[in-house]
Amino acid sequence: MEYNFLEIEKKWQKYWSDNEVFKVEIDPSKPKYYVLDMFPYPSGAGLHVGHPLGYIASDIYSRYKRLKGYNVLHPMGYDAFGLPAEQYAIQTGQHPAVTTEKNIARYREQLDRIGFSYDWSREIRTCDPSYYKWTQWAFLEMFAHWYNIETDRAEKISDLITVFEKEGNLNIKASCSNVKKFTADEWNQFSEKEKADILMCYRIAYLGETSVNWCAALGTVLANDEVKDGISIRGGYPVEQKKMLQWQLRVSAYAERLLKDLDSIDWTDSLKEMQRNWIGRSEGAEMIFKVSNGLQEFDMEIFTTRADTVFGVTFMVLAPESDWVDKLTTPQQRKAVEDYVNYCKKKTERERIAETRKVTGIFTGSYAVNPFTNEKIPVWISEYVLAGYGTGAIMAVPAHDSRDYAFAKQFNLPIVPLIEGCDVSDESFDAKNGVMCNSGFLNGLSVEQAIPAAIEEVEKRGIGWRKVNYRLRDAIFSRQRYWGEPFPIYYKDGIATPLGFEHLPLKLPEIDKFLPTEDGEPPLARAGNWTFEGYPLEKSTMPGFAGSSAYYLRYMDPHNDNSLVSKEADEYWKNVDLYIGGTEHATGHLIYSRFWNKFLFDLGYVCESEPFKKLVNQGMIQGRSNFVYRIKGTNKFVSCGLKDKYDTTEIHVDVNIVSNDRLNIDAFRKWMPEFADAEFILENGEYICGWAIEKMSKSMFNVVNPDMVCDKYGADTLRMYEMFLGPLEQSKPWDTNGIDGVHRFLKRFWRLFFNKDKFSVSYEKASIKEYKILHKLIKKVEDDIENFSFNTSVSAFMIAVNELYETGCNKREILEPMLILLSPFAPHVAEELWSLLGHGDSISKAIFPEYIQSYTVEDTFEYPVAFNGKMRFKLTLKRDLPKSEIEDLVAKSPETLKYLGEGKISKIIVVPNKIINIVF
RNA sequence: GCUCGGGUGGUGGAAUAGGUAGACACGCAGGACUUAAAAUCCUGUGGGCAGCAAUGUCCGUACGGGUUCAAUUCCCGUCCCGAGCACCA
Repeated sequence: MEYNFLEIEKKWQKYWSDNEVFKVEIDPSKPKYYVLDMFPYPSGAGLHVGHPLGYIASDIYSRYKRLKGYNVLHPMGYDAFGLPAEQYAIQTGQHPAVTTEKNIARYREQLDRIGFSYDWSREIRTCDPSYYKWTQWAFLEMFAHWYNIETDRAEKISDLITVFEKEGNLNIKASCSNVKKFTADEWNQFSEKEKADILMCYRIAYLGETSVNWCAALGTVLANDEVKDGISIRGGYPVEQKKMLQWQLRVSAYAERLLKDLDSIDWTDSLKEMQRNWIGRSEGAEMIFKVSNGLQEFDMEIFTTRADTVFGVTFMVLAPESDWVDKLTTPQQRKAVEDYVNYCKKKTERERIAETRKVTGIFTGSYAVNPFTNEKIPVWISEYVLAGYGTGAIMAVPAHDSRDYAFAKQFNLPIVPLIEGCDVSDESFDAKNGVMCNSGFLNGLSVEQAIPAAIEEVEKRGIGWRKVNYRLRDAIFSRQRYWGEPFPIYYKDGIATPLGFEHLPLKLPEIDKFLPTEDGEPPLARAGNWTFEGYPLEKSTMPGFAGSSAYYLRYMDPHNDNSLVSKEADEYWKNVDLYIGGTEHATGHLIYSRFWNKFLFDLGYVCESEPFKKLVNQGMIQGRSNFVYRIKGTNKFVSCGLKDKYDTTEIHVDVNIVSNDRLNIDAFRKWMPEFADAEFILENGEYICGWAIEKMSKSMFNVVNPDMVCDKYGADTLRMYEMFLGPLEQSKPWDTNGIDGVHRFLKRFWRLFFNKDKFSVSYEKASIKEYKILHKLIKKVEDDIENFSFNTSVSAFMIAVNELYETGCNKREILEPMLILLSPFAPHVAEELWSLLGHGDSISKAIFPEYIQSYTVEDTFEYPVAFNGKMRFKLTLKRDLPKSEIEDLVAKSPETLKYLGEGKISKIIVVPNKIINIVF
């Protein structure tokens, strides 16, 4: 019987869907396991073979865990709000909901063909009102809470008001925006508006003025992680800095917890490192410098990590946007300073980055006093100091900071070295080592000792304090776009007021056009009556990450209309055990999700403080492009190996008409009219194409659609081949060349169960040799799956099948467990053979240990052997050899063994993976 | 510039608490079956040298050193490639 994958796959996909085989419910009798994929944004282009890589891996793992007796939650959904659908809507007038719906249908069709074991009854879409109700709800909760630094958690705003009424904010330690101190009396006399403004400074979701990434082409602001090199990631448009009033989430309040809890989760080091960099914790001190513009004296705070270098401070620098600029500019310098500040303002983020090494700046005219040397030092302004970090002002130590050094050289400012023997004539000495000099009481100390000593002294003199700074900023949460969640906020007498829970979801209104209004308001302003009880509703919408921040919780209880997730579901499913997705979300989604989860944890809605216990990053699949070589000025094409003999032009050719780098000439002639009468110069009767690894994209003609692979080889081959391609985490090109090998394996496996055309499986007892083949395979595949080394487990199957061919084995005792083991990888084939073996139900319901127990063999064997020596010794041998053979091997083993001399080996330990430890 | 990864046949890649490097697969070459093709199966396949041959022998995991009886694996230095961060004081 032929291995008819098309028929088999269709049959079992229908069976799974008709019988809801993968539907899961809470089942306290079984251990739970939650496997999650990063849900896709359904783009118009559909899936290419790169997209399912992670999904296949997670599916194999899910199926494997089911075989191991776990109750596996493995859901899928769509991150359906977003810019591309909206941009498309602007161009075509087509409503984003319509295109999104269409794209989702296409995605679903493609996903279904690959045979995933998703519980589709739990599907969610972020653009669905019943889903975004809970996004809006979470926002309202953030609006209704503030961050108490003393208890280190989010608490109710209503409790904060109670404190304000009793004692003002004098004793409150909160993570908040700049807010003045007030007493209870003062609080009680504030107007409603004043109170609202103060509370806004404390809320975790708050409205505040901030410098934002403004993308004029997209007409919206973007978060830091949505911008790279001054260019928007979606669309690639320039981005500029602009001050705007925006909704923000106080992510910064959670910086320390986000950092610390990285230690408790099983993510790759590189990913954790990225998050650590993004959070950017740095320990140091805030210090007060006295500054004077000649008329007035001020205390100016700066942040430094190098308090030890304070004796070398020879000037101060302000960020151009700093509030100090205005206060410290003297009349004589006013014009020059204004010119400089305007010059900085005009620059886009991109220009600033491009000119990183250009040193610019201007003197304010004011001076500060170095608190340790009492020297008068000038205060400058320069764009190399950032307004958003620290206090927006620095003490400059040119001898030991390369940026200060460049600035000092440019403007001829003094450079005072502070470390013995360092040479600062060409460059600064930035390293944190050496012995201090020119530094008063710090002289003779190492840098390591000097830093804390200096901070101690600063605190003693009352001119500063220890301080930890973070690079992580609050997340800007407003987007001036249509296709996103509306804010459940209206403005009553200018006060931002939350909608009551009973009014959720606040649905997106219909509008005529998806563009901003003529006077620059967001598209929602076009809605005829975008008001609540006569008051205007917020016109921006939430960003893409809003809907994806808590979706993993919703899967646990997707149809619950009373809460995001029920207590019962949350306590059973807890958090995601395995999360698979790309690295591109390292500093976006994965930070926001962790923040969101911690917030809900503080409020008691979820029982775990981290959302994703283990995270695996799958690599990207690149395209493998093919080329043909046209001889210039002709319609004649020369095969790759001969192309150097001619003057040719390299032309991309559709990889779908090339096989193993051989061009299908007929298909090529039909591919494009201009090639209809093409002529060819062949090598050995074939046209060989050139190739290159490039990004998979339409314009390179290297996009491979999974549907095509399923048509030609079947989903099981696609699944196994994607795994066989190489390590999961590694990026690698899609190379169709090797796929025949995997397909051949499946056909060989299939034929093990057949004799000629007849299904034929023997009930004979298996031989020792055959047991060894099976158990070697089980051991290997289980270890590999646990380590996400799927490529080597595919190889292990191939080896086992080759070996079974050698023994001519068709014994049920061997083939049945093997089939179960293969089922996570190639579920359709496994189901078909399983049913041919006479099983009534799905192999997906089988529990592996039940089939394997009777065959289990000992893991460790010990063989006493004579040896004397001093070291532990290992020798690679095959597993579970008879004792005599081992001794024999030891006796006549390689040179290295002879070295051991005539001693006594007490025993040799054979551990499962072929290693022998010789102990004595 | 800084921080992580990584350099193994013609190709994708195996093998690291140090122990026969190149599993498995692709490709290639030869063979069987076939009128032929597809499919399938078998054999060979890192390089050099010697041999009719089985085989023997030397060199080989980016490069140069080191530790060790033994190094793809550990240590030091150099060169390349990839990823992330980048005026974060």
